[in-house]
Amino acid sequence: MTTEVEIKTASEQTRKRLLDAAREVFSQHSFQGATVREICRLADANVAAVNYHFGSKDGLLAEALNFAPLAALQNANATASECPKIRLRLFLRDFMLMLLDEKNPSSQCRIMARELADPTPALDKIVREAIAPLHEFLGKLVREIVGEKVSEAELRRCVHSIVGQCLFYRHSHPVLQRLYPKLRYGRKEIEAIGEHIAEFSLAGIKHLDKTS
Amino acid sequence: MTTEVEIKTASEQTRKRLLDAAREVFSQHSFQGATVREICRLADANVAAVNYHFGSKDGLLAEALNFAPLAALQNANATASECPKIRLRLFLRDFMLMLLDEKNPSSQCRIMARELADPTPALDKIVREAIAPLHEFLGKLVREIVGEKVSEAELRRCVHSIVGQCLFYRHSHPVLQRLYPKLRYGRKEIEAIGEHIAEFSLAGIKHLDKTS
DNA sequence: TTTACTTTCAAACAATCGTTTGATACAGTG
DNA sequence: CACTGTATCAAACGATTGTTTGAAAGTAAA
Repeated sequence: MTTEVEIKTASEQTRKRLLDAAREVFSQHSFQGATVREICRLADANVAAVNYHFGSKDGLLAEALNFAPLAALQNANATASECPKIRLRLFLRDFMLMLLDEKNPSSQCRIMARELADPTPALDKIVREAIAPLHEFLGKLVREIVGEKVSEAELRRCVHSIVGQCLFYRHSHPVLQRLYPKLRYGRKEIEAIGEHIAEFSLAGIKHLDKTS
Repeated sequence: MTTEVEIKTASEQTRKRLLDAAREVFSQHSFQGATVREICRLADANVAAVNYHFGSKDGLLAEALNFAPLAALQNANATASECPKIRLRLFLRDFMLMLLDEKNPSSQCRIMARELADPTPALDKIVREAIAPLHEFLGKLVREIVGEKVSEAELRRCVHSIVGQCLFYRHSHPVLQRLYPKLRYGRKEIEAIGEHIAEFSLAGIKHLDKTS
């Protein structure tokens, strides 16, 4: 391993700066609201750099997406030796930290949450590579908890209930800040939210046994 | 009551056509994605009509918002004589019908759901006149179910869990359609979703008794 | 240094946006 | 009829958008 990886060419540095800036801007504005000029200003690059390196604004967004952290989270959780209930608890804590922690540079989830509401050409890639695996992962986890007797449709609705609760906090952040002006998301608050969603959902999942 | 109300002047008809078109377009595109020209084309009006009648694109959106149906839903529910659990069930059914039924012309909720993700100058009005009352309404309802022993913070998180589940289906509709291409929202499916959210949430709420 | 290639840059491009303008048609009143 | 204020219209405005251009600067091997 030489220093190739660390000392990048000027071109590679520009690419990286553009990607970082794109993640920042795309996570704060809608796709139509984010402008190439703002991204380039933030990246200290020329306006033409986006089209030179990524072909178009669409291409930049597509390359800015990085689902590795989310996949790593699922992978680590699936291979853990805990019982499914605890694994759900742990996953929801980590997932909410990823979604809400402002220190965490993973603005990926913020972009994804935004795409959920305002589809762009990148949504197909997002669904295929991130959301579908996430739903599948949660489906398996819930299935482990609930057993085989509940229908596939009910299982899906449980997954939707869990994901819906998680996304709400990221999605409705501007609203929650207006409802509760003092609101701040520190690590403790986020963990409390994750814990609440886990408890709330486990109760909802367990309830399926009695009704079906 | 004369025919004044029914036979409107040409100006009033134009206003109405613009408002209807605006609701249609704003519910399908983000504020930045929706164009005044498309709204006017749909309303069979001149491009200048928007600024003549409503001052600006912002003003048109503000006037296009109508929270009466949502308020009526809450009002009817609050004055019903059923027990709180059943009232929650009924409200969630009606709320989901309002959110998802494509026959229902109440695109208001779709606009609101969109504003949650992509704030515009109209968001303050929406939060003040629609979302805050909704959260307060649900807060009271959940409080009736759960009693006085749970903290205000826990109660809020329950409301968030409920609202999050509901909005997920409206919000993530483009994603769900990609995940399940056969997906269609008929009246029966919507009612099943509302029923699920009610059961899931009631179990989550009840669970608070045991942990606190 | 010369050569060949890559990357940056200021400037301009065509398209589209929300908004404004001034003329025109129309309504109701005297 | 003339007069007055309202409503509509085609056209244009200025600003901003994503993208392109062609020259200049930088880089690396011969």
